[in-house]
Amino acid sequence: MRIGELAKRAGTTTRALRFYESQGLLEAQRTSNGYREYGEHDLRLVREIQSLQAVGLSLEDTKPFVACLRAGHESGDSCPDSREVYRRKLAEVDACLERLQTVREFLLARLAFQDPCLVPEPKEFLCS
Amino acid sequence: MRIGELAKRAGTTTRALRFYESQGLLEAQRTSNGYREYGEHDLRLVREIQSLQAVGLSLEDTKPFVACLRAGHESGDSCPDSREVYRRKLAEVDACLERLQTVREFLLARLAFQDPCLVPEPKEFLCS
DNA sequence: TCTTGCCTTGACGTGCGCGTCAAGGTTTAG
DNA sequence: CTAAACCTTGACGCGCACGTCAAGGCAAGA
Repeated sequence: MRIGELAKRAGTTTRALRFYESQGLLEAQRTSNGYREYGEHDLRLVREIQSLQAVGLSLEDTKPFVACLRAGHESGDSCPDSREVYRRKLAEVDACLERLQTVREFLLARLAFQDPCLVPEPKEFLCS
Repeated sequence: MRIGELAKRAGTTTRALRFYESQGLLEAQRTSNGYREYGEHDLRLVREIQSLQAVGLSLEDTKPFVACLRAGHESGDSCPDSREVYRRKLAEVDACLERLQTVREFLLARLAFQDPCLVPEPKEFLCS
């Protein structure tokens, strides 16, 4: 199938697919006129990328999963590199949860009274 | 004091202060040679902005607080507009906490087994 | 006088995941 | 033959809070 159909079936846009290719996540055969040609396997790859993005992983982070699928594994997260990404993301999420709890309590306290004391530390705020 | 000293005392940069001014958060007197001149009150404003940013509020969101301080109130969050910002942010934080909990459980499940079922909904992911 | 260290405005760069033209080539339907 | 609907590459735009030059003015010490 060509890029338009792949985009439609995956519920995304051709622009996104071309961007994935530019990032080394997707490859395509080319027909004689230069059009990209995809198979069912590529649809599977795109779906994997989408579900990982839904969890908050960056495109960079999805690379090990894609490589794992390309290597012939049935699921993209059965390879060590993929699982390492999961672990790193989990740590990130935990840190973010803790941070947001602090912020939440700060906001509640401020809404209750004017208590200008417990300003939370200006740590990092990367909640993807 | 001039912009360099204000930046140093507030633990920020001159670039940030000029940016605040461009966003309408900060005003400055000008000396005869065109230099910005600040007072202690401005240091107070900058500190307010910083602590609000630490909670994850955007510069836009800090405007009501700054206006509140400028209006003569002792604390920036004693005005209705400020408290509304707090409430909105609290709702955001709550949504984000819920979302991150889902993601966390997804990651834990994936790390435990390969359980390709419960992919979390690709809702919004705005965790500031 | 010259250097040093302030200050000024203006404009472009950053990260991320694309959206949105622009300017063209290809294939198919009418 | 022509229009519609695909496809190609390339380049700029976006949001946000500044960082980082660039090119110059101002003030004070050696």
